[in-house]
Amino acid sequence: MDFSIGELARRTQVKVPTIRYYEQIGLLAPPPRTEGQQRRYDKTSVARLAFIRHARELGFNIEAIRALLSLQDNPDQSCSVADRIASVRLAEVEERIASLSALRAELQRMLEECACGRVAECRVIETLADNSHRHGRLTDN
Amino acid sequence: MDFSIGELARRTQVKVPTIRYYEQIGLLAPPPRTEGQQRRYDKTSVARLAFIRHARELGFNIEAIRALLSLQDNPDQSCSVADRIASVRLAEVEERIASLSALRAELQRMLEECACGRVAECRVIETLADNSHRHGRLTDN
DNA sequence: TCTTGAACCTCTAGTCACTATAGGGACTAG
DNA sequence: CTAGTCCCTATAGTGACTAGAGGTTCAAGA
Repeated sequence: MDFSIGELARRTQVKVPTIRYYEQIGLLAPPPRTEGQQRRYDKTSVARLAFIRHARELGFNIEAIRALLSLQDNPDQSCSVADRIASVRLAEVEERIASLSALRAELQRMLEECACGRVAECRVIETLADNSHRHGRLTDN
Repeated sequence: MDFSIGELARRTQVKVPTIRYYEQIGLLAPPPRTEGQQRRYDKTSVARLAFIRHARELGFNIEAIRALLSLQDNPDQSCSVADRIASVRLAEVEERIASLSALRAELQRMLEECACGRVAECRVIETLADNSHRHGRLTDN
């Protein structure tokens, strides 16, 4: 009926230290313990952790997940908050794709133009040294 | 002829603490100092820092930049090393775009299907709770 | 019942590439 | 000479984990 942290890890594909970390930062409630202080989980823990994992895979940060979890715990609220969180994330992803596409184009150009001789004529190095380019800074996922 | 760290920052759009950080980790050589221990830079510093900045904007990590800088400093070598570094980066970027495109699709689906009523029927929350999905983990840039 | 060995525990520190803060010293324009 | 801006070092914090040390508990087999 109840099982260890290792078994929870196996069932959710979340690593053991990560589970403990989620508990520490309050994403997961502290579970009951055995007499020897080992954590014991049940099926509801599996569901909650799977929810968190899926949200992380979609790139939601911990604060967003905290908000989504509290919505899940209070199902009578309007879901416009969830909608907004997801929309913000979608916008981030789209921006990120756009900026990475620009990077890809520049990297491809660098590589195509490089005759691959001495570094002295290398387009890769030359392109980097040419300061007429402007991108944004690469930050998050 | 030579100028302060603040002026270097202005000319390269790299923040002052970041310049000091680059010096600390050995990307930039320690420059000469005034009697009062303030750093003085010249035009070659601008070029080198612009190179680094451009490489960072393309998402090369510090170790890759270290390698690219050493190639720039030894222009007689074959540029196949530079080529490989850039190719690896291109592959990373392409993988990243692919994975973000999948995320975008799922986020869009979640949002389209959400009628935006109570959380109880919210597709966003429901989708996250549904553990039949599998993505990779979002890690780097 | 005892023993072995895997799995568990806590705590601390490390990752990456910065960014922020504290507490001071140097430089420059008026 | 003074005001104000810039600069210095050193340390700690960011996000979301991951790794390691050093010790304890549990489950299965003998």
